[in-house]
Amino acid sequence: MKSKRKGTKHAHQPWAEPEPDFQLEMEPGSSEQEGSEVSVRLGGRWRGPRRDRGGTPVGSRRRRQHGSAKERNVRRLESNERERQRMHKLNNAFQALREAIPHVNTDKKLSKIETLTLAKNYIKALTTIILGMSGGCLPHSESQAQASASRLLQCYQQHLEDEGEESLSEYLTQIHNFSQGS
DNA sequence: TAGGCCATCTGGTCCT
DNA sequence: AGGACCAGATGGCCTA
Repeated sequence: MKSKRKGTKHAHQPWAEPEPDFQLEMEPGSSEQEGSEVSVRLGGRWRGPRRDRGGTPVGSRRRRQHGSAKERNVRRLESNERERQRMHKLNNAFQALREAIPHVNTDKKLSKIETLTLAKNYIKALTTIILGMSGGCLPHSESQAQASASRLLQCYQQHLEDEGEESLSEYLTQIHNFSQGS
């Protein structure tokens, strides 16, 4: 695997430079990111301008630096490695997802955003097919859609309990082949 | 050469 | 306290 390490970036290691025990953070309003305050809600958690539990913007307080520069250096390298491993796992999951969804242009690798979008559409298509095969009408309203979705989930879980995961994927493959053929 | 995509580093919060 | 998770920044690679 080719390495994509950044030479210049790697050379810059602020955590490796000698620092006093207390580092004075930037004054509020002096941040380079000022003006880019966008709050997002992800998984029930607000992601936005960083604040502590008391609501104080984190940029406006002093942060305690633990250990010597050498110790911080080691901790930083360790957490960089963990982060790399985490991203590798995430990429493996993306690869597995790519292989799970059918797409036309197989010589071009799907980007991450394309993978997610296609997967979403694929799930929707399968849901439609399954609902159609089970004799149910397609939902017209939001509540009907929710009812159908929960019914589908129940069937899915029941099938998992009864037959196991392998059998279910085989079942879905058959459905997919059936829909391709028709 | 600009723009899209990506890997990596970094420093913050959250969770166990 | 330490690891997981997250988002911003940065720079390399590739393609139109």
